[in-house]
Order: sequence, then C-alpha cells, then structure tokens
Amino acid sequence: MPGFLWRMDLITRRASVFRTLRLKGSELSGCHHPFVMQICKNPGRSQEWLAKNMTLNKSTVARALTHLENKGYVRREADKNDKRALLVYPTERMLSVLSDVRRITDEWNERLCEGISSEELEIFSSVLERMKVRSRELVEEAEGRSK
Amino acid sequence: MPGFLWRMDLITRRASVFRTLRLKGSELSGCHHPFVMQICKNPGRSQEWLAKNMTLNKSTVARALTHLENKGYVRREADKNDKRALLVYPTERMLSVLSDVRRITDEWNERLCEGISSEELEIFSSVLERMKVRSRELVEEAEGRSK
DNA sequence: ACGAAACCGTTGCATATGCAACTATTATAA
DNA sequence: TTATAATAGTTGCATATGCAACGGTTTCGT
Repeated sequence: MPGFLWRMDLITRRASVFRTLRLKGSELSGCHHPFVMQICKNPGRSQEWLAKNMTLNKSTVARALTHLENKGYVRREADKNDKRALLVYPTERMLSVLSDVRRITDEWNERLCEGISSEELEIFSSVLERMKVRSRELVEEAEGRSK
Repeated sequence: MPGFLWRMDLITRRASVFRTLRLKGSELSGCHHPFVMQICKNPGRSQEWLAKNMTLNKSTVARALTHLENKGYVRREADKNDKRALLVYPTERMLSVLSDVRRITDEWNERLCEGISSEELEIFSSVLERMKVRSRELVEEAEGRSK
C-alpha cells in the first residue's frame, strides 16, 4: 500500500534528470524524447492523437511540434479527409536520432533493473501494464465527472 | 525489457492530471502535494534537503516554499547551527490539508491497483523500492560524471 | 590562521506545460 | 437542410521547473 504514486514520481523525475545529463550538447532536450519515440512508432497521426496518447495538453504538443518542425525533425501535412487535422511524420533527421534516444532510455531501463530477477521483472512489467491501462480509465472517468 | 520508463512516465503524468482534477477549487495545486507530504513527514529540514530528497532543483523548492509561506502553509526558520540554511516547518493550516492530500493519493493508489493480486503487488512494491534506490545512484553517478 | 573549496539560498532568464478562449472544420440532430 | 454540438489546432496568459550566476556562510587543507 505505501504510496506507489510518490515512488513512481521520483523515479520518473530521476529518469528525466538522467536523460538531460546524457544529452548535454544535443539539440534535443529530454522533453522531446517521448515525441521522437511516439512519432517514429506512429507516423502520420494527428496532433490530437499524440496529445491523447501521451497524456499531454494539445497546446503543449502543438508547440513542441512547431519547435521540432523548425529544427527539421518532423513534417506536418494537412489531412486530406479532415481539413482540421495535421498529420505528423518523422523526417530522416528524426529517424537518425532515434537510435540515440533508444540507447539512452535502454541504458536507463537496463541499469535500473540490475539485481532484479527476471521472474520479478516479469511480474513487475505485467502489473505496470495493467496500471497503465487503469490509469487511463481513471483519468477519463475523472475528466468526465468534472464536465 | 519493454520501456518501463515511458510507462511510468505515462502513469505519473496521469496521476498528476487526476490530482489536478480532484483539486478544482482548492488553493493548492497538484504540484504542491509532494511538498505537503514531505514537509509533514519531515518537519524542520532544510530546503536543500527537500530538493535532494524530492529530486527537484533548489530554485524550484525555494519558489514553491515562498508561495506556500505566503499562503500560510509553511514557516521557515534560520538554522541556529548553520546560518546558511532555512528549516521548513508545516503550519496548522498545512496539517489540516494533509488528510485531503492523503485521501486523493490513496484513492489513486487503491483504484490503480484494482484487480491486481496482493502477491503481485507485494513483488511490484519490492521491485519499485529497489528501482527507487537504484535511480538515485544512477542520477548521482551521472551528475558526478558530468562535472 | 588563512585562503580555497564546498555549501545553501536567491534571482534572472529560458523552457515546458496547462487552461481557456478563439477560429475553422466536421458531425449530429431537429 | 440548417442550427447546434463536437473536434483539431493555435494563441495569450499563468505557473512550474531548470540552469547558471551571485552573495553569504561554513568547511577543509595547508
């Protein structure tokens, strides 16, 4: 029972610090890493889709993408079937930094798990996955209730 | 192996959204919750100690405490043994909102765990605790290396 | 004892993020 | 069909957070 919330919060913040330290000199800040991952894994999605799936405000997504577009990391195209939407695609440049992003996050994940048995990790991963799903439900419920 | 980092990041962000929604009308934002918890649990610590233990920049802590002090939630006293340090104490007002903060975070934690067996949660908690410790080591190592 | 280094807090500047209001487009319902 | 509601994106404003530089204090090495 003792506060999963605060412990995850701590670990997450430390992961962010770790990424930032590993990124000195890079043009991309640690905050852009999730965008690199999401956009490369899901090319051609709308900003709205990205905001929902990353649980970020759509204005945050819009501004991050403006920045990434100016730096040449993404391309945005109007959706032909829905003139409201902009579809986001990675450029070659973004694809070329994907491996760096992966390397840093993989290093974090691997070293974070040192000394933990694979059986434990298996269960941990399974629980984390269910919590991820559940967290989405809880937020949607809370959002619905507040309207 | 599949990205613990991003999943924890998502869950953590959703927890933040959840707290914010539950807080409509309150004077304290979701960002202040960790301060309430830490200061009530560890009264009389320095800002530096809080920054280290919350993995926040000391300027962030300083500003949050200025805000909380102005609103009457904390009291800061100069350390008699070290004129550099300010010791932070909760006021009655902060103690009176502690139960609300706990209620919101407890609700999140409990509902996040629905459908997960106590055996699994036991292991999850144990792994999370080790990751918390390890995350601190990794950040300290990365900080040392970057100097 | 003294000078250098480390430590603690503050402040200026920059970025990240959120909320609410707005525009334009699409979908729905009467 | 037309008015209304829902959706997608942008922008102004506010807050949260980080980094670096600074000033005062303490510690350490010589």
